[in-house]
Amino acid sequence: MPELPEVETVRRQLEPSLVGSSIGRAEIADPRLTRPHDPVLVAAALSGRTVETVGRRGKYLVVRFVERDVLLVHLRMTGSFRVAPRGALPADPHRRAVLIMDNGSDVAYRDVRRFGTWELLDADAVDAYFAARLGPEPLEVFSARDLAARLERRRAALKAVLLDQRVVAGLGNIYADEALWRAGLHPGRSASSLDDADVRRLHRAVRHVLRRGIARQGATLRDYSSPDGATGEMQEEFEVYGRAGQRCFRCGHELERHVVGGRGTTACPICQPF
DNA sequence: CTTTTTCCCTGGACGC
DNA sequence: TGCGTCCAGGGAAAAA
Repeated sequence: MPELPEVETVRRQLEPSLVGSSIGRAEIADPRLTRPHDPVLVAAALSGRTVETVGRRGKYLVVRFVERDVLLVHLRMTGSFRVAPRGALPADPHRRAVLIMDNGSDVAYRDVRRFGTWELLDADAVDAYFAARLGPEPLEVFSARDLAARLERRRAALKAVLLDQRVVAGLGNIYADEALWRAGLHPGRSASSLDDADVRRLHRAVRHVLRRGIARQGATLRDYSSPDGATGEMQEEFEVYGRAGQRCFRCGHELERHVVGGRGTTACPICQPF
């Protein structure tokens, strides 16, 4: 499940094979991948475009073309890229699209569960698109005071609020659990119940786990892998995610599994009191 | 407005 | 071996 650190890792690895290069031809194998749901139209629109930048906003990859169109890619659960010299990639029944680049590379997109999306927008529409969906970038302009203001008016479970991309962009199930453990906060607590010290710890924890994730090139589990086929190593640093029933690294108590906001959640009942 | 629920989608794990 | 069932979960959309 690519979250901010995984998407940032993908962005960094796609950058050299895309920026400054042109798409010779685009093949869209799955009509559901694109918005609009018209593979012929989108493939035609992408063909001939020259990539200006490959950015990231929250969990979105933002491919800006010189021609002023923007391709927003969201990997959702199982989306991934592979880059290789033309024709070198093995056949893949889950390949949903390929960009055949003029520089000799194939940029193939794979998505087993087909939740991922490729959305082609006019450059002018991008700001409004993100403004409607995403809160601040947690590693850029994002203060503890800002987080406090966003949490205090939400009575829902803290973890559910952290997963709301309008509160802060880029957290998913893994890094939310990791940040809550690090901050010593129970995932089920009401977001509005945090005091200033709680929020400060949470703010630091969120930024810390995301930075660590990027430094470790993301986590590799199940369906995620990076464009060069290499694997991130953040999963080796998980304190709670996937560790229900095992011992807390801080206090040694058994970690418990809950369901919060409809998501599997692991927390320490001692270190994260309700 | 906020919150909750349903849906999308597939493969792997599990019980019988 | 082969079923049926459950689970993983981000985000859109509908319902409450």
